[in-house]
Amino acid sequence: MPPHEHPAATDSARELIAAHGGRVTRTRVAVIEALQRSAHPLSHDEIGATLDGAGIGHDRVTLYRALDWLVEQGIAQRIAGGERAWRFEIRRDGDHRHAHFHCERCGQIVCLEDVPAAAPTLPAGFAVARAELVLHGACADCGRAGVEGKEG
Amino acid sequence: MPPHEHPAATDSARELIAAHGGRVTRTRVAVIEALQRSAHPLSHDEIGATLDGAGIGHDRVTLYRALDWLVEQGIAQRIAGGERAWRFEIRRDGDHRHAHFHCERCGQIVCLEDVPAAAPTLPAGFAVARAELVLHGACADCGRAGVEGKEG
DNA sequence: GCTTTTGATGCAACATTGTAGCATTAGATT
DNA sequence: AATCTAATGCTACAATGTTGCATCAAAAGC
Ligand SMILES: [Mn+2]
Ligand SMILES: [Mn+2]
Ligand SMILES: [Zn+2]
Ligand SMILES: [Zn+2]
Repeated sequence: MPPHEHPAATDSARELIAAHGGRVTRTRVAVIEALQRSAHPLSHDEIGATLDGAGIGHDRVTLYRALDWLVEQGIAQRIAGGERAWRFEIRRDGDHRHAHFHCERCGQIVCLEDVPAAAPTLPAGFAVARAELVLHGACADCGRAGVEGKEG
Repeated sequence: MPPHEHPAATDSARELIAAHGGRVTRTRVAVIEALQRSAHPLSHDEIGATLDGAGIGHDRVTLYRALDWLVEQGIAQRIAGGERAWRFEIRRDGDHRHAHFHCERCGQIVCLEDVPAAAPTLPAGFAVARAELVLHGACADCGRAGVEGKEG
């Protein structure tokens, strides 16, 4: 590691990757850091923009594959629900699966950390691997702005 | 209506369309009937195949627009959750929103009529329009077939 | 440090799912 | 039958994601 470089986040990302037996590449490190910094799940496109901003050259396909790998390894998880594109978020430590809110006005996806996405009892024979709970509507910001008329 | 034609389902579809102020077209009638006959939500593609099977010429765009209209009118509803494509199902009478099960083996979406998709209490300011609950895993058929090894 | 190995990348080409614009058709109404 | 216009069918395009393959570079071996 070169001297005078801010180490904290980068190191945890690097260690995370190595611990899963993967090669530590600029793209993977930057993707993990982007997800870690974000309070809400990010789309492929948003992550790509972050990489561009950080001056990290990348290819659409590479990014897709980096994200696939992170999900395979359980480092990140994929969220459907919003529009047509997947969103990704980092998996925190004492992770319980939580619900998400999709705002139909601003398009944001908000993590509802306190709302568990629990699987109910199902008919015999069904094996549930995970539950996804997505609420659609207007988020707090958008609701405030536009109860009457659209856009304040 | 021509004589000797089986009227029941067709008529209810025609009436449903007319009651919503739309024009009764072959495509709309056939789409509604396909949805009514199906026990599970159908993708655009599956509906298209049904129309082809019924000898009803159609265009991809027309089908998309027919489905959009049905959803706008509240005659059908759209379901995300599974793979990348929307699925559609008819809205039955005493309709409560129910959860769905997505089988990751066979790709099927199963309606869990008895499992409500209820919206929990949210932080102040959030206005929920609808809740989507999707369980992912292995369905009863697939679970039975392949607990050990893949594919029986 | 240099070489080797192979996981990861970058590029091109393609697939799937869904939209927009616009001329034409045909369902409803008169 | 004539009229009005909602709905259709094309074409062209956008957004999102995948496959194959040659090349590169991260990690391991020496
Ligand atoms: Mn989340
Ligand atoms: Mn259903
Ligand atoms: Zn919002
Ligand atoms: Zn199944």
